[in-house]
Amino acid sequence: MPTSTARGEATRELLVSTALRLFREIGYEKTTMRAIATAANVSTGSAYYYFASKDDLVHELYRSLQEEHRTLALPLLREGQNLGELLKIVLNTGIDVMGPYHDFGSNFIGIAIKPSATTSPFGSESAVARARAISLFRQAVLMSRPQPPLAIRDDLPELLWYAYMGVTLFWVYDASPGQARTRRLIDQAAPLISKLVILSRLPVVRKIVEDIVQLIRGIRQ
Amino acid sequence: MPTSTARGEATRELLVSTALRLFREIGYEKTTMRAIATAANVSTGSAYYYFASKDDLVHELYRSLQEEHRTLALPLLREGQNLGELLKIVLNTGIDVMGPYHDFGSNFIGIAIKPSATTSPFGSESAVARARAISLFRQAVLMSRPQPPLAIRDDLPELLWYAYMGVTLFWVYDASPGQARTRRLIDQAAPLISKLVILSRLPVVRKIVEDIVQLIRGIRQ
DNA sequence: ACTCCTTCTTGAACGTGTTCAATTCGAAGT
DNA sequence: ACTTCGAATTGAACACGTTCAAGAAGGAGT
Repeated sequence: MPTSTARGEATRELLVSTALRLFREIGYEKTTMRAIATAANVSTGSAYYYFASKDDLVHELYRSLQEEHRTLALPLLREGQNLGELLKIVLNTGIDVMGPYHDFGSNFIGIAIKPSATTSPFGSESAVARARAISLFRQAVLMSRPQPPLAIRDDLPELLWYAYMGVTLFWVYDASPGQARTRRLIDQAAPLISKLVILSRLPVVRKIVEDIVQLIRGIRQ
Repeated sequence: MPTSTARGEATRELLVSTALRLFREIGYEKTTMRAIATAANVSTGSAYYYFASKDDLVHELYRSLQEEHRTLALPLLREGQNLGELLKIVLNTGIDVMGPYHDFGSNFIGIAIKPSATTSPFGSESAVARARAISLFRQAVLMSRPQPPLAIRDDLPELLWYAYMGVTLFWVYDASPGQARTRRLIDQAAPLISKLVILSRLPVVRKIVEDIVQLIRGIRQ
């Protein structure tokens, strides 16, 4: 399964790039394992030598998208912006990156969400990838001015990531041209979330926010 | 496709009950279409005469679970309880009903969430089923004392249903014995949600709540 | 009884994801 | 040059979801 030769590594990378291209060009279903193997000039058996399943190849797509998201978003984050603006940037770049795969969307989320696969965003096996994704939101939180209240600062990135998952879900279902409705959702929700964060300072609100934070920490095990 | 004879109706129902039993007893993957057909003493072709796909049969499971949820929850809702208590009942009965299918869970949600299928809880095609599910939460809202603020009363049921979807997602991933963690989540989250609803009356909070309600209404198209 | 006509049923066939025993490749050791 | 051995490759084979042309069942009209 792991590549230990240069030749193996080359074949592996060729398979990944071929698969991702076909996913983009002809969609998930038409991109059969045989089609990927043929397009990469290898046998289907070879594809399975490197990837345990077709889902595993989709997993490669996720990893690729996540890296692209990072490299696109990070340079746009400037210290001193308020949280709403920063959030907008991170969410919008996320949608930008996923754009070419929208038709793919249905399968996208269906595969991602299976608790079985390593692909699952919530599963324990993808903890590393999830942490990396959350760190993007941590960066946004750290750069934001004014700084979010200390009481929630540590947990906020994870919460924002959950919001991002929600936006992604919305995007998958968004059939409007160019997924314009998702863009509108982001533009409206980002400042709202920012305001909610500020609101959490209020004495009356603070108590319940602490309860919520406590609940979330408990949930994490 | 639709059954118009008594004979057809009998075959259809036999297939549904056989499929649901097999799903429960041997899980999703082992329950092949051939296995269902054989167990029901019909040919595979016959199964496809009544159900467009295996997913379609899973859809029958959802419908069955939803009805069971209703008949289990409604008699337990008593007027005058506070929203937290009522919410606990609805959420817990929901988990009760799904219990026997937890191993099934992975596929459960993966299939449900595909925007393609009529099964999808968010898709337009299952609007009727969704409305019926939401009406259970509407019932809880109507019976609760004190009554939630007028400003959000109409939209609250839908919001609570979203929360329920979140709990379900958590449940699917919950590997603790008897899904005990999900029960704990419900017991803690229900009163919190109830408190949040009360909080929405506060003058400072009210404004942002109105924005949120506005946003949600906009999202609904 | 016979003819229609719709409903329902069948089983073979197709394409798919996946597995696996067998084979080839290529570098390291001699 | 030859051998060895793990890495890499192959293509046939399997089970599954799904399709479909063909036919059987069963009732309504005559």
